[in-house]
Amino acid sequence: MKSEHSVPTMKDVAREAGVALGTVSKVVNGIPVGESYRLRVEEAIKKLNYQVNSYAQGLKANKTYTVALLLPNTEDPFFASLAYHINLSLLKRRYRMLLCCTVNSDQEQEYITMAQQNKVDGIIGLTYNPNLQIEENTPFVAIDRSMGSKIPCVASDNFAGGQLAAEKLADLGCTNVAFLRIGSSLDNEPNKRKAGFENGCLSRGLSYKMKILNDGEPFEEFTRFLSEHIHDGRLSFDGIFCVTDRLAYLIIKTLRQLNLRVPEDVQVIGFDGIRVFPGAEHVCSTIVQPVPEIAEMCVNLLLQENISAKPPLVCLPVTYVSGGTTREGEI
Amino acid sequence: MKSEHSVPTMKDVAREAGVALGTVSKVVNGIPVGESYRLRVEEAIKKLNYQVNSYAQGLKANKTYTVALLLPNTEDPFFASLAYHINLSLLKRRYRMLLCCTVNSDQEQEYITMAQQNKVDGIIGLTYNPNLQIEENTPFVAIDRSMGSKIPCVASDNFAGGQLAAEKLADLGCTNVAFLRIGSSLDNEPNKRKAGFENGCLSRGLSYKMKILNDGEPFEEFTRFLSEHIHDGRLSFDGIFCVTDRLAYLIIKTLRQLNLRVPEDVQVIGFDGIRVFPGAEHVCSTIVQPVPEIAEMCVNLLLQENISAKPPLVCLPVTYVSGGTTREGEI
DNA sequence: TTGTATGCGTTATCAT
DNA sequence: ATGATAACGCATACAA
Repeated sequence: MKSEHSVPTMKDVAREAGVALGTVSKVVNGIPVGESYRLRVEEAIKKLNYQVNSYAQGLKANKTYTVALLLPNTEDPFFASLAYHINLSLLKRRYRMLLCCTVNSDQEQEYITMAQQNKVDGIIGLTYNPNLQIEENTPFVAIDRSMGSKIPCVASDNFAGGQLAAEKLADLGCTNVAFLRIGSSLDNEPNKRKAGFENGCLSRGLSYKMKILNDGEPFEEFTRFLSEHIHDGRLSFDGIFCVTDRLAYLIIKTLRQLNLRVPEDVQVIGFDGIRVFPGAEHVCSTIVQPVPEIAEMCVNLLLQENISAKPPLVCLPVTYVSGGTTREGEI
Repeated sequence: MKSEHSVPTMKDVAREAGVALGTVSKVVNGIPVGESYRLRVEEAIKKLNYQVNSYAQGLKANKTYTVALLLPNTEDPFFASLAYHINLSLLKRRYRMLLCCTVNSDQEQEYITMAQQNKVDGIIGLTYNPNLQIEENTPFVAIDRSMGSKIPCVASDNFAGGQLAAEKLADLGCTNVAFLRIGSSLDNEPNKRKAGFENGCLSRGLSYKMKILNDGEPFEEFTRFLSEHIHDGRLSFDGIFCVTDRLAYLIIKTLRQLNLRVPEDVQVIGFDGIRVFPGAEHVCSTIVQPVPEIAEMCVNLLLQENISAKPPLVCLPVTYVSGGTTREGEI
């Protein structure tokens, strides 16, 4: 009755093979048993189409080979790419990934609780909620945001990226540039892009202006800012660094609406390295985040046993890629 | 010793509250117990910061509130959107989502096995491997591909979408159109776009040509096809329907390289409804797939108890949206 | 209404 | 080397 309708268990296999339960367990886990026993068990496994129940395994071993990934969503191309590469990195180590999209930041805490309930082996989180309670017993790796010295944070070298953007604009002949930023005013790693850019401008003698908007402020503020810097149809900036490709994308559209040509009149550099489709070119000239490396680093740090070797902050090198909104090779 | 370093269990809560194990279980599961007992248990739960172990729960109940989603990747914007909305739909029902990116189609089977091992409550799969073995005991819902009458398939109304594309092109003044397709030659739902388009062309008296490439054939074939249809700098098509937005995106670039203006010289319609960033406009005029509705339908069908009520194929209505590669309002 | 005991599928520690 | 048995954390049927 039972073994007909429910999935086969080790007990069923043992009965089928005429051996003891422990023997089956050993075969399944690759522990040496007598040749003839092994064959009989393997045959029974195949015959019954037996699969180990990893929940029972997890219950016993207190290890689940599952990691939770917390992200705001997967529709933003950067998050989507991150999710994909973290999935790959986990897969390489035979870990499963629980994806948790945090529609609002209340859910972040809820998900962390959920993840702990589910007894995941660890959590990788790109979160915005400033006061998350992370249990000591659940390994956590943060992306783009430092959450205390006990929790490693992995990010791009955002400062160097900002600096690189300034240097590239200088190399490309700009003299008068602008930095545009919108987004969370949280003290996270990406906010170092601004400081890096300023630093780069100073060291290369670029004069620069900044326009910083907080989350929720209307985009029109940027339009106004740009309009105010147009005199006789000419923009007083010849280069713009936008804090993300997304912003760059919107700014480029706005510039064109203002009858300014990109990159002829003004060159634009973004940050992230977004492509519309995998394999397509970038949406703009940009500072590319090393997503596969970030993913690999997160997984490595998370699964690393030696807790004392966990660094508080890891910054990975970024690269510059031309994407048609700068004038490479034209000078 | 034990209760110090490991996470608290029901037993710990029971001891702390001075009640029996069963009582704690009842409180946790909302089964009525005496008021004073409940309070004591709740207090102990809070004090110890107790969380139920859902693996143990699952082991007992044979239910895990976890669903696996099989997708090729999350970098493709359509897949990314699907993953996000399925995650939301599952979350509404308090289900967790295991994301499984199938880098190559061998892994699809591996993942299905893994999912079954992990005792997920069901699988939602957008797969390409033509001979997948789906266990009878694991509920499965397929996206975009029929996998037999026992497995429900959810898709957009691809036929209607193709038809709609033809009708729109006709409405927009086209008389001579082309259909371009590349991708899996598998017998899946999206391949009905072609038939729908032909049908639409016929009913609206459009003359049309087709260029169909199989997976792996070089994109240059399209370039050649288009070049061959240019005479005196003019393309002999005034409208093109591409089987996906991705293809449309590439084709539009090619057309511009061939000194053809889009949409002035030739109008282009894609399929899927991709945006570069959430909230941004579409990358081209397109037939939009109702991703949130597809997600919701998949989850509904998967978690529906009444197995006899599961339809073999559900097609959801698509809509047309202008995205700047057609000439709305110009005629 | 509350407590006790058993079993879920697996692993590991024992004797054999 | 193999087989019996306890234990993982929880739910529940049953006894009190």
